[in-house]
Amino acid sequence: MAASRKNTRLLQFSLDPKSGVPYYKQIILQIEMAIADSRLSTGDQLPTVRSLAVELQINPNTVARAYSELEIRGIVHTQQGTGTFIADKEIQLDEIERERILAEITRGFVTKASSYGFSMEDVISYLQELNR
Amino acid sequence: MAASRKNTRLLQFSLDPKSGVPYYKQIILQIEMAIADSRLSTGDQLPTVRSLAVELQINPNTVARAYSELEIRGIVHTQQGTGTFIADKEIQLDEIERERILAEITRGFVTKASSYGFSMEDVISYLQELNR
Amino acid sequence: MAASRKNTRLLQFSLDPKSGVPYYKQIILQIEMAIADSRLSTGDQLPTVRSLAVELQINPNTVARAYSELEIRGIVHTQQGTGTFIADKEIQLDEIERERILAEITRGFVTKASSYGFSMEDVISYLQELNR
Amino acid sequence: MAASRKNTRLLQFSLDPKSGVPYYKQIILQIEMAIADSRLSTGDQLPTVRSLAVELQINPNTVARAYSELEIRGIVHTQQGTGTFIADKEIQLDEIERERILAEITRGFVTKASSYGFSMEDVISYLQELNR
DNA sequence: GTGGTCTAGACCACG
DNA sequence: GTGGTCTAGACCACC
Repeated sequence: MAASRKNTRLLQFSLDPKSGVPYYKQIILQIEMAIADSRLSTGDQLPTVRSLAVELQINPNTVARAYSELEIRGIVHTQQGTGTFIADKEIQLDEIERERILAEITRGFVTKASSYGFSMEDVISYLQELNR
Repeated sequence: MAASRKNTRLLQFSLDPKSGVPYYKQIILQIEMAIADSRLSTGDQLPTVRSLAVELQINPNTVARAYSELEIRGIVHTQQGTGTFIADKEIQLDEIERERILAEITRGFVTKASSYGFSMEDVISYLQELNR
Repeated sequence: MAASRKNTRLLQFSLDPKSGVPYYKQIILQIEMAIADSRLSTGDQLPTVRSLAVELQINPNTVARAYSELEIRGIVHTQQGTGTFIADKEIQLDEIERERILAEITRGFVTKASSYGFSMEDVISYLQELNR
Repeated sequence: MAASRKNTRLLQFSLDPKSGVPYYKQIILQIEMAIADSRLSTGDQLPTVRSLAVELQINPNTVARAYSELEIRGIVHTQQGTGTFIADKEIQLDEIERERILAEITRGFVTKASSYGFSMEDVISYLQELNR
């Protein structure tokens, strides 16, 4: 069952030097995805800058840059001398507003997908596969 | 079947300034994808540099660079004073590449949706509703 | 007349090394204030990273960091090889929503001010003075 | 007159995690300001470390550090097992310092309001309306 | 020990 | 010439 497996997957970072995607963006992406699929939740602590730098064998500044961008975007919250934590999402929207926002971001996504030749069916199938 | 869908979907460009992918690469990729799934075929004319630049609100040099790189790779053919046309070179974007692109654009959508509190199920339901 | 003087004030950066406020934050602040009082508007180009670094006699990375934070926050838009520009504000809210937002940010401000012992009259006087 | 306002405004702490100012300094400053404008006077008891930590949802060590620094500066006096009390030291925050603080908290508010398209006039009108 | 700031300098990608 | 990325290393502030 997918549900029962959800929190059994550990947070595991990996960098691909050949991808052309900067390290700091790869880190951001992996954290965002972990939040999106509940491997990270509000209040969870991220690895320290230094420990993640050692683990990934990169410069601590590169990790710090990733964390800093996430902080600016309100996705994590860092407290000096303590660490970096997943921020509280303070989402208080009524249903109408929620639907309006969903419609808006979906429209952008569908347009973009179709520019690359993907149909509605393609994206729905893909999302369903992701969700398994 | 790809063949039966031919020309039923229009060529529509869209640029994402926030993706980090340079505009000229986004254009190249969208043209390649259009060729790969038969929305563009040998001999079809591309928009002129100037008109596409106006449409996308970018510098004509950027469009020119995209076309020029496509020409170097033998994918399009430019006729001075006439326009730019799809060459007869076969474009082979394998399934892995296609999926990589779909994954990338889907990621942004999913993380954005999740930042507003929408689950995977929410977005799938909404897309299915749109598609009815 | 205040109005006639508005756009006659030039953008002029200055850093105070003794303030304890990091250079990059001072730069961000000065740009934000310039936008808030219309010395900078949508589409205006900021000084280049290197030129501002020379002008302020600091490391270009420090300027880049300020610009990068502004970009993440959607306040400026940078295009590689071209420069950094004040972003379009795409504000499309109805009146009810606008008032709700104003109420919300004002409430936070008033609470904070009162924690420091400032009364409503104090902040109103101060704002009126700023606006002269 | 300051004297006539004494005790008519309550002591209310608030912390801004995004200000960049460490919590312990925000607490110190708010206490100093409260003494300076007579919301706190010689002999008044401060909240206990533990209760203030709970109220502000921060680590008790952070509150303790603020109180400890105030004690070193002779502004408060701690009696083991009893509590922390305002000492008889005069606090002199000159007008320039007061204005600096007001300027700082106002800045954040003004730039935030402006990012939503509100002008200085808008926010002043709104505050005046609130104050009626 | 934690994150924050800044510098110096190198190399790359974009227009 | 423009900004983007990354490194190495130093010093500081916070808890």
